Amino acid sequence: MRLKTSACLILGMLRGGITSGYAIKRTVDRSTRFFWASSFAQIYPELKRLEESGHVLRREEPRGDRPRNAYELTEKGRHALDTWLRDEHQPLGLQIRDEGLLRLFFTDAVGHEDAVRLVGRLRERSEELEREIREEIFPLAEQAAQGGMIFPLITARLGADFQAWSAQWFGALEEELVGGRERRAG
Amino acid sequence: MRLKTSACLILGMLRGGITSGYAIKRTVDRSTRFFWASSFAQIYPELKRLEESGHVLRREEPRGDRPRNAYELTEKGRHALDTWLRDEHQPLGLQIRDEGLLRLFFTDAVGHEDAVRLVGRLRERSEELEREIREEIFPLAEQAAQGGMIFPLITARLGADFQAWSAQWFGALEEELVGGRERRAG
DNA sequence: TCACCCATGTAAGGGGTTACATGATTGC
DNA sequence: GCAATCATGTAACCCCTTACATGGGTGA
Repeated sequence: MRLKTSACLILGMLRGGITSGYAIKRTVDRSTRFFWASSFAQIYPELKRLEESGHVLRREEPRGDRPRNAYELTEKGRHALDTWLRDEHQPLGLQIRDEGLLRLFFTDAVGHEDAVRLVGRLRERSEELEREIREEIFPLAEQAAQGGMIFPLITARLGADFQAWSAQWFGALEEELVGGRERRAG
Repeated sequence: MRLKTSACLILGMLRGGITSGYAIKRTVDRSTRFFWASSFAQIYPELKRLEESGHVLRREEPRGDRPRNAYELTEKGRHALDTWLRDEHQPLGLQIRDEGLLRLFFTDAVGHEDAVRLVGRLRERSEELEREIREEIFPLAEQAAQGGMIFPLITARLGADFQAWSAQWFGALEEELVGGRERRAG
């Protein structure tokens, strides 16, 4: 039975040397969250399940009086991760839900100015996302790259480049919409 | 109380002159599905809820012996759609879950050849998605554009352009990865 | 001492998917 | 006659999010 992707995320993080549920969450927020986010309410129960199924091993490693669970991959867990990473036939599942684009889709129903404003907001959203990726995601990825792990930085670059491209695309559309109006008016 | 986005999708489709649940599903599959998909199990119950809340009006319009519900917006429904489309402060919610990128993120853990193959598959996925958008989404959008509704075509173009951009990006990465290996080997 | 971070978890609910169930109509 | 399309719905389940609940450690 295949592990779900959110479980594979945890295995991958454990393989990278992150040991606690808390640290996994923090790392996800600083790395994969733009294409795969997670939450404590997912991570803690999933770690428990992965322990029961023998994919991870738990040790208690309290810090002072503060209890703490340190997890590591078992052979089975390493194998499951490897299988997931290598499998050539498993679909590369992609889901997008973009309320902004849905609004843009229906934007003929509102006035020209509302349309231009929406496109402006979409451009700003892309600019903001690019900034967030550069500020919040790049530092950790660059650190990893110095240790020879290059793919976190590659995915971060893809995210930032995409948002930059997207911002330009919306910017061009804005100009086109405004220009069209001016031509019609003038 | 705000309507959820999936309800607004239905209102928007009704406004566009699509009247039945079945036709909404078919239209979504040929228009918004790349950034907002839906299913019968969402649409039919939601139409019922929207009828109860007074956003839509249902008439029975059987086709021969085949029963059929035709819906239309009420004033309340039109107003709710308008509010959703215009609201300047409502966030333009964006959710992405991309298993392919997550695998790429962890790809340092597998061999160089596996990494190159994965990037190749990601490029192919983008090429395939671009083709799907051009073949399955453009026709309806172009038809709408001839009737003066330009934004369906604009969003379709954005989707296709993005996939083309993405395919190029992965193509460049592929070459870089292969080139790096060759330089190290030769 | 106070704020912020570390650390682990549960409960309730929302939103969505897949599969199932049924049957008429249309065009080849 | 058969396949594709039109047409409506339900049941079960999965996954995830938000909010709640608790408390220790660390540095200004």
